[in-house]
Amino acid sequence: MKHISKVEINKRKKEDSLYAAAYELFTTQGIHNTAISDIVKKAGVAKGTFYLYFKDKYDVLDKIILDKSSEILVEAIEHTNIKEFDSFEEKLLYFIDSIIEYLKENKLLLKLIYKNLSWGVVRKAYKDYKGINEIYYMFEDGLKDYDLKEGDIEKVIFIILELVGSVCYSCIVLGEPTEIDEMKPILFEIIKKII
Amino acid sequence: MKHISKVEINKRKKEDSLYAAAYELFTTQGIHNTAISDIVKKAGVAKGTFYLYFKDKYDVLDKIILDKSSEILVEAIEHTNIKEFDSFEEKLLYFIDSIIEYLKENKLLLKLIYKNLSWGVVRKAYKDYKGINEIYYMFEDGLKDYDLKEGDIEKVIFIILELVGSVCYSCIVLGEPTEIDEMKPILFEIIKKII
Amino acid sequence: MKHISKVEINKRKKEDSLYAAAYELFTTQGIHNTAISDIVKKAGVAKGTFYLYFKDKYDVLDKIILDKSSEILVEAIEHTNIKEFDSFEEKLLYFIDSIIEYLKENKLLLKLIYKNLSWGVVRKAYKDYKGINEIYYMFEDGLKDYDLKEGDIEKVIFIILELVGSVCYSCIVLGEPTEIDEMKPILFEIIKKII
Amino acid sequence: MKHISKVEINKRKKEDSLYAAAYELFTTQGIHNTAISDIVKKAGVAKGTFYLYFKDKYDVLDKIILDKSSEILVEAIEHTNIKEFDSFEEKLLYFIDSIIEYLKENKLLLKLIYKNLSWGVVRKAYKDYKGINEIYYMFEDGLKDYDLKEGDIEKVIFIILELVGSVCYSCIVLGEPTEIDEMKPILFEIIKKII
DNA sequence: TATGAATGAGAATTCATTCAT
DNA sequence: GATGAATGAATTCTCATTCAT
Repeated sequence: MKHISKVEINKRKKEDSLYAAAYELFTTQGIHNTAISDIVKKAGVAKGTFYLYFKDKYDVLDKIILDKSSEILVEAIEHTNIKEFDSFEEKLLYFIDSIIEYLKENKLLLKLIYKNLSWGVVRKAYKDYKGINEIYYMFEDGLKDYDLKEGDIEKVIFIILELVGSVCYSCIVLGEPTEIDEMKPILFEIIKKII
Repeated sequence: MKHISKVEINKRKKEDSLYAAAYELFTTQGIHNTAISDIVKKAGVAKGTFYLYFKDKYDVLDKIILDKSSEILVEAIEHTNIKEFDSFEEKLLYFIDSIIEYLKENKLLLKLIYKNLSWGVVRKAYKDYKGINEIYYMFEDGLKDYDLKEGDIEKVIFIILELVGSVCYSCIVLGEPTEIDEMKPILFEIIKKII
Repeated sequence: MKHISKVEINKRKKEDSLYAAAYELFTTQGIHNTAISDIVKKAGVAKGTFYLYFKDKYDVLDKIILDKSSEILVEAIEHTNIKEFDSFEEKLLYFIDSIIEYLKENKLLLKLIYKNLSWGVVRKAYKDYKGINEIYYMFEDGLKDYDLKEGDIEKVIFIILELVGSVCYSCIVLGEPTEIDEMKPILFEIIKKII
Repeated sequence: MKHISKVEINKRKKEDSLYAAAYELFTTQGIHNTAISDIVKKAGVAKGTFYLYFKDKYDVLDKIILDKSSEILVEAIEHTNIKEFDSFEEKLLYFIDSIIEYLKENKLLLKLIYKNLSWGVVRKAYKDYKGINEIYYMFEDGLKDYDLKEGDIEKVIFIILELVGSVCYSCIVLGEPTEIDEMKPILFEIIKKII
């Protein structure tokens, strides 16, 4: 068991508080209106300290986007996996609904990660991560009768998640063309047709 | 018949050159790296002149996004309407392919309008515009057998265009998860299922 | 009788509306926050027109200060002259009270003419003006028993009006050290001692 | 005993040099004609440093006005207190003459602090300051026979200092209605009558 | 006279980044 | 590692003034 020194813990605390401060400020005031000086003030550390842990504002932002994107997906799949379903269709729609509900509750986060909730990017970054792989397994199992080529499963996942993400952004953040709840039935109908 | 004075023509020229300069710089250097002083220098006008026509950088940007978004759609529908097709499916796929090919050729534009190619927003802004309405008519005619509720046609258009837009952005700009040409067959397959 | 042409009347109208607009804006938004473009917009004339009547912002301002300063004094003396008094003291205090009450009602004006309500300056500008001269006559008559040297009457008027003006500014505008109504008794007591 | 670090000393030096530069420029060129860039250039620091110590131009100005106003009064009272006088009247006139002579020598300063030499404001800001309190004691002692109400002493001081200040401004800066030396006898006569 | 588009100098302010302590 | 004072380039935006129409 690795020994983690007090210094190590302290460093981690600093980084965490910077990350948390950045997240809080980015979502509430926007990326544009958040300066590094705001972040360090909120985090309670000195300005120079920021540069010990991050390259610049966009470095933290990238970390946040990746973390939160995968968090959304992982939470939705875990949520889904504790239930039983009669069909893949049912399971998938439950999974997608979990994502939508999460984003509805976290409008500010959705605005922040904007349309960066890209399966392609998350998949690449977390290809060895259990939670993310489970999403793949769900689709693999569900689509096994379709005789899809190697790699096409990834593409289908990508397309569906792109669709969900961009519809959510438009409906939840912009309110265009309607509210998300009005869009859901049609969206689900379409997803059913896709699979 | 309205008289258009020399002054009026000159004003239009100034605004156009500012718009064109902004577009050129935004696409090649990015929005962040383009200062108002760059725009006016390129446009060959004084700094104050910019503020005679636009509120700030984002005011031009919004105009550009809206203009170009609709331009893409209008060009694709016009492109489509001069041809004959055996089925709606064939026609729709041709229309979508036109959009994709346009975006492939204009990667910088795609990056700029980001994922703002939102049917909801464009539709709202151009609801009396002939070109945009024709897209609606195409879908209305093609989907007439489905017995869709009033308003659902708009939702279907929205969903399909969101899908196409975000897939294009991810594949063409980020190259994730694959190139757009590899994605096209699956994407088309899925759209065929949707309708 | 001089013929005043329509053109002449029109010109006067323009100048008046510029003057009025400037006064309104100076008092409500402050001199600093009022640009020439604001004045012309409010006056309903073109920018260039401003320069046909005034040199710059401070040119109008100077005219306003002088006009309004003398207006205050003239109004107070006219107000006073329609009444009968038993003594010079009574008359003078009534005159001063008229000034104070006027300034209390026109706090914004007081702020604008600031401490420019200087007897020295007004006297110089309006030395042939009836209303202003009447103030002099009042003092001359009231102080005739004091055997003052030539010119000393002007000095006494000056000192008393300076005193009243600066006390009003401090009390009415700044509220320091107390409200003007609390200061009045002492101020009047002191003025009584002076004469 | 508080430790004052080298850093602390350095910071103080920077602030002082900015303050001094601002004072020099404000008095010689006027507030309007002094830009922040002029101040920092003169002070020999970077532009951003200015904002580390002051909010804006008017922030330094306010500090200067308050400082200098009290400096004038404190210097005059100290000047007065080292002497012996036979009466309060004599002492007061000496005190006032000290103020006038100071302002005569510092016409630029007088112009800057304008008519902001207000006893009300200075008193409020420095209510615990020894020098300023001594002025109060002088009056309290001198006026003890008058049986004045609590607070009335402050009002008398206020009125006399307002009078002196505004007469000085008008005579020394504007030269209206005459030079200060010609005004002095009458002014002193009036002050004698007041007390 | 009157107009108002165009000008461009110039002012204020911000903020990422460095570096001596 | 941690600090935070100092930097100064960069950017936005204003506005008095001009001048062709």
